[in-house]
Amino acid sequence: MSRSNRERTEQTRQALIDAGRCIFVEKGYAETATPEIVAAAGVTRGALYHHFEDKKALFQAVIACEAQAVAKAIEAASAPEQGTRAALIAGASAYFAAMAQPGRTRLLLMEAPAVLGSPAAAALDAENAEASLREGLAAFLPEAGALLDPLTSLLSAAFDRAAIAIEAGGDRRDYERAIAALLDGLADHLRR
Amino acid sequence: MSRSNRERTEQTRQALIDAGRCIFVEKGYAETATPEIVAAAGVTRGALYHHFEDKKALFQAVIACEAQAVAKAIEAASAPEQGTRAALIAGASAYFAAMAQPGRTRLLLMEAPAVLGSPAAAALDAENAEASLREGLAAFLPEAGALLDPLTSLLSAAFDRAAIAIEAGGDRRDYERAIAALLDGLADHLRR
DNA sequence: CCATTTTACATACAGTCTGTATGTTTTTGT
DNA sequence: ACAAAAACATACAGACTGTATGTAAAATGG
Repeated sequence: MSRSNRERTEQTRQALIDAGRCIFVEKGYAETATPEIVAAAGVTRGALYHHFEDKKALFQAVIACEAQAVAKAIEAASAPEQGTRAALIAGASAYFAAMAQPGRTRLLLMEAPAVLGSPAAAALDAENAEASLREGLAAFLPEAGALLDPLTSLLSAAFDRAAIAIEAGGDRRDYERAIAALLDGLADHLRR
Repeated sequence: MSRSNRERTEQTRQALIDAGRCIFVEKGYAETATPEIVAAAGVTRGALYHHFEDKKALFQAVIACEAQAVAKAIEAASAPEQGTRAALIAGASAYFAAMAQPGRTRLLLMEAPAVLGSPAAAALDAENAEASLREGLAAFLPEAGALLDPLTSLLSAAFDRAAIAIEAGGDRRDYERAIAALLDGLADHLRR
């Protein structure tokens, strides 16, 4: 049973990312040791340092995977398009559903900003969830003008906090109602 | 020149907290090594492990200091009290001013949630900034009802993101306007 | 299809870090 | 002044990180 180099690399990288994800979620970046990761992945540290520059690079790969998965889940859920408000509410719901994957809030919203820096983590997020939020807001609040960018940023943070609260046991509908109140309030307010 | 034990302990603890704060801000928790901290503090590792259980306990002390400083700054700024809306806006402004202290956003909003866990970091925040936000909101939005808690949480997250954006170079007034729009929108909306 | 190079790892190693155990000095209580 | 305790400093064991080096399998070229 011989594997091509492409296959070997792909499988090893994925095994390291999967194992890394698991242990990073469990113990956090700072307390995670590479020997434990490679043991879980069934390889040696040699393989890790062959495929990734260092521990942080592996973490970055894990985060990139997670962010991509969230983006894909949201994109897949944005089908109907009945109106600008409904689109925003549906997007929020899809975001919460995507972030309900165990460990995802810890990885994307707590560990990543600390390890990669807020700019880098925000950049990953911006390319994904935040971009579609901005589009939705622009359609829903054409009067926003210069406030669009700050509002996008602040609401994105509110979404993130809601996702954390929901994973911590908060009622999802409570937070969806609060988000709706913020959005509807903005619409009421900016229309005058 | 002999110091009392009380003085010795206080000075050493403070030196460790100050040096730790400096290096945690510079390199983040995971990349910070205790030898560097004690060198900056002018003591040995023995002193560190005499006063703190481990590296994380020192970090926790640093965070507690920062959170307390923020709480004190906000409390000191809430003097006038002209109205519920003005009080909220003034609170926001005071929060941004307090968080403008270099490194504070990184420590309180990025490192702490990762190292201490979101619950613990949120608890520290809840006792301080978030509690006064809830009070302000309750007075400003008496119609909020069951939405008060989720809204407090989401708006607190928005404040945090704004503080990060401001330290990253964003215009403070842009974010204050966006916050005001969110608050005024809520008031408009809930009043129907 | 064989020789050579390159890739994908595994092993070995040097330096550093963490936490602990133990030793020493200074303060405190009597 | 003496015993006890506190505040450190020093020494050490184990573990971890990143690198250097070695090896086997796959790609490459003639």
